[in-house]
Amino acid sequence: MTAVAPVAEEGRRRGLNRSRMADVARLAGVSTATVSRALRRPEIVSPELRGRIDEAIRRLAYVPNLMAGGLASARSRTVGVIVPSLINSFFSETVEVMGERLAGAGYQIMLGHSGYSIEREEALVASYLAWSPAAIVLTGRHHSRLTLRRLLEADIPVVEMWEHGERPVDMLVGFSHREVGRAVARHFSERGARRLAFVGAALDRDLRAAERGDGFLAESRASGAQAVRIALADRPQVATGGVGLARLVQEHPDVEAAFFSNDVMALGALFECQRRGIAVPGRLRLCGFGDLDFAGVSVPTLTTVRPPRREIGQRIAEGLLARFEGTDPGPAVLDLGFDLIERESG
Amino acid sequence: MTAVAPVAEEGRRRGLNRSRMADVARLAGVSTATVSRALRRPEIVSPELRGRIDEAIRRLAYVPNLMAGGLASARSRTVGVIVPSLINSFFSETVEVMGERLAGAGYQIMLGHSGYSIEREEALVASYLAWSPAAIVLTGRHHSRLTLRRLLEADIPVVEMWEHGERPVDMLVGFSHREVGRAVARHFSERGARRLAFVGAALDRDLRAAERGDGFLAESRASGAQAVRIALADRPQVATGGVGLARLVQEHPDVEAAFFSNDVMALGALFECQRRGIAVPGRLRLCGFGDLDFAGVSVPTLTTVRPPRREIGQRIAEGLLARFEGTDPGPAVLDLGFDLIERESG
DNA sequence: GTCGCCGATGTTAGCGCTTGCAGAGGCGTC
DNA sequence: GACGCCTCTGCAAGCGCTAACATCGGCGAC
Repeated sequence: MTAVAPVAEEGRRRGLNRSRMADVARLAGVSTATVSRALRRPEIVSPELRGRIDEAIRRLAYVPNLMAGGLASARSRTVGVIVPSLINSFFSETVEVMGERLAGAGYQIMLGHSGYSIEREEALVASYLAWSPAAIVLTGRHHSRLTLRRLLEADIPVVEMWEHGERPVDMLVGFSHREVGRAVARHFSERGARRLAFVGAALDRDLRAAERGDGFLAESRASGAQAVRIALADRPQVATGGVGLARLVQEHPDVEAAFFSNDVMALGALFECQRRGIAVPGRLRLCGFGDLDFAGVSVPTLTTVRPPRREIGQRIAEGLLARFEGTDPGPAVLDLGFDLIERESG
Repeated sequence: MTAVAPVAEEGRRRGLNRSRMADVARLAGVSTATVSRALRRPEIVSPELRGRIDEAIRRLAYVPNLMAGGLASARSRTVGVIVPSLINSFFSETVEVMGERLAGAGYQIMLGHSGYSIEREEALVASYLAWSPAAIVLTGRHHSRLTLRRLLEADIPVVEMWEHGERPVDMLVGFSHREVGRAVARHFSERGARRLAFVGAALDRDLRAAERGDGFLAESRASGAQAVRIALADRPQVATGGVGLARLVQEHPDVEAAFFSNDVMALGALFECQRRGIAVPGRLRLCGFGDLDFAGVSVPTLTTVRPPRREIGQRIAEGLLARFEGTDPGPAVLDLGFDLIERESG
């Protein structure tokens, strides 16, 4: 009985048979400090020892305990990233690119989704901070006071992405949604449309979409055009786009061009037009946002705005890595712009 | 000069002003052990102390250091999840549901994407294990030997999802893709189609799609129908579906019904048919897989197979939580089935 | 030849928690 | 009224690393 206890104890203590840095050190005939250095900054360890250590790591299939390392160094090679939704492929692509770039430098992403709620964002930020992350990346600029306070106190790089403006918490990488709306309004105006509409969904939560709408309406009106706004309460799905179009033609049958808050909505509108025999762009011009996958091949192909999805992720990763390594991270605020892609629909 | 050093030291030691459990303990007038217990198992601490501790935590805005906790307890409240792609909304929804459910119980997801590569999966598993996760969730059943070995050695719950079969590593939650293919073949046969086709993309990597195709072809041929397989090298995007359709009508102009490897591909095919004036389902029946957002509102609406996207996530979370808490986790292998949704396209 | 300096390695003291064990009351039982 | 037992709390020993500091040669400069 007494002989068994230590074994059970041992089992509890460290997984079943996971080796520790001390095991590697013993096998390589060095101290743990040297193993640690060989892992973190190989260049300061002599090639001979490095070789012996690598061999020992391989033989033992050693996997470092990042929690121990993180605790000792008071930071982790983790970046907390919060996007509104994972289902939406806008952000997915940004996250994929960012993740790949960071992973290449040994950093890991902890990804969460806020569901467009700043309360959920607050909870996520709190739980990420509990991991002493190397940085936090948030979508947008709208955060709770407590979130802001915690972020500031954490004293780590904070990136706000997918928007543009002044006085960010720390870094800001994105583009101006207001300008997107303006550009679409100008685009329609230039093509002679004078009765315009913006159709959006869940605009009370998706503030970026709302801002695109605001920019669109402001610019439309400034140029003397007539512009209406249709806001739907549902989530921005394909079906919602169809509903939006139905409301549009019913309430404002004379509208000549409509800016849908994103391509998913616009696709729904496209289908609904087809169903109702509304000629696009003949009778109604349509523009979306996102330049999603299908925009280039739908019938008709969809005029839209292409956001710098991948570039946002890449620039953030680069900026962050520069900060981590103490090199020049470049400007704190980066406006990456966007492209209006003119296709058949308008 | 000398007076400054300790301050800098202090700064390095523990963020700028992040409070520790010891601070909470002092303020509440208890030991850190009691604070720890109040956090982990509140029911074993007296209501009075619990109240004082909660108050102290609130006043100090205390956020526990999970790395310290994880190190001390040799485990973390983290679940590593690996999906092939984030862009694909199939998995996103599963992950969202699973994440919400787990978050409710205090567990966090570390999400990564393998890009359908088992080498990347191997690297991700290794880096997740370095965090002593409470469990690992993988997509599919195809893993490298080393991944398997590490998973087994880690001695934690492992879930393979989105597939079905025998002898899983540990738990398996999903459905049979082969059966999906069979069901679609039967569906087409029942409607009198005798010349069938499966069109897929990147089938060498997306093994689930390949299996749907295999099941489809096997069942078609078993029922005496003629069935061809078109495999495209590109990624499964909307445009790829169009390319697939073009090849299909060129190489096999007499095909009456086609099963596209997923809805995204099928949508591309739908557009291409429209462009070419091919009547759907009149001249060609089309079926997809996934029941994505647009399937119910496209023109024509898309016949497809609905996988239990959300249920997979929910069941995994429940099974895992049961394992964590030592209660009955239910069967290790769960076949959640699927629904064939008949719509206009076929 | 001696000195000092620098690069490579070892020593050691924690990082902030968790948890086994011990101790301290409080209460029911005989 | 003493005893045992149970509940609640404190004590203290780590968890597996990192990094500041100490140490030890070797080598160039004078």
